[in-house]
Amino acid sequence: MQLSLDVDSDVPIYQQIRDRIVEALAEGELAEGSALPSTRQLGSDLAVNFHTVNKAYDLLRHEGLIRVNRKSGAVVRRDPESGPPDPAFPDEWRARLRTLLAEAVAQGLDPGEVGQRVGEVLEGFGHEGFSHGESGREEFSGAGNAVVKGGPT
Amino acid sequence: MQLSLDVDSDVPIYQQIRDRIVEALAEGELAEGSALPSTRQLGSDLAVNFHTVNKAYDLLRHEGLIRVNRKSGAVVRRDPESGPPDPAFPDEWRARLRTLLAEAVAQGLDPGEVGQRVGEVLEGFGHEGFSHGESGREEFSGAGNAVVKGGPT
DNA sequence: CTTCCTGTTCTATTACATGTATAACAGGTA
DNA sequence: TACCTGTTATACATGTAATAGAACAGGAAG
Repeated sequence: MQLSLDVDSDVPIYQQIRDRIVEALAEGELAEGSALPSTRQLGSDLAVNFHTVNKAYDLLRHEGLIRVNRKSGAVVRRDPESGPPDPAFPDEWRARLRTLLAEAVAQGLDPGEVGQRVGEVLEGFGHEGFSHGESGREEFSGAGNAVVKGGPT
Repeated sequence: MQLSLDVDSDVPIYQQIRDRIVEALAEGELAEGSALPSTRQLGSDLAVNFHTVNKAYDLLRHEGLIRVNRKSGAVVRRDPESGPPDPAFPDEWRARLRTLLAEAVAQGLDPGEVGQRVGEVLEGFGHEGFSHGESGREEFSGAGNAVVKGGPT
């Protein structure tokens, strides 16, 4: 697993961390039950403050994608006790999808080509994604497999 | 044309304005040559400062989607003199698409259903979008057809 | 020419977001 | 006991968002 950050991006660091983990979930790279590194550990690997990582984990928890406790750290799992999935999610998601697709069309990309690109990405997520895990606990990120792009210029 | 804002959103106002206009472009609701309202006019309609609208127009101009001059105000058009389209756009766009799709899959939406939703949105943009305009100048927004959601609580 | 509306630029202020930092506390593990 | 975990609180520096007022330049219309 490669967790890459771009320090020069306008996207906040905690958002990038959250995004990369969500993508790993969709890819099936992080199966249900997989352990995530501790906030301090990941912060150390990425050379960012552990509060920043904590903020990313907070996002994921509020989205119902991970479960966190002191005993076992952060674990990939939809927590049954964190309430039902947000019922407003589909509509909000669709609105964001609409904006993103409009951007591509406005920039001149052919609608057909756009559809094709979507298909390619969905193929990568395929049918092995999330909630089909075997509850095996693979390591998500040990020491030294973090990559940071950009940096001091 | 309905330009709706959500003041309670975490999305900045200038970004919302930019997003709505991009969507109108993709829909073909704003054809090439269409006049956009002046920053002061639109700011007045939306009850926001004209600097905020100006920021949205700045974004659109840097994206090459509109052309602005003192004579005719803001006009929908890819300005030939504002340089070629950003060559990095397709890759950056694909990265954002990947994140957005991953979010849906991680939340449990079926990949097939996701693909279907994408198709629906693209249908709406269809083949009438952008750069097929007749250079006719329709009014984009007159007085009173702006809608603001949310507000003081 | 004068008046009006346009975009553009400059400065300033208030409020919030971001990221880092230090410290302390609670709970499970070795 | 010692260690590592998550959690919370506070503080600080920096940047962004949004508003506001003022001024200037250029085209349009009287």
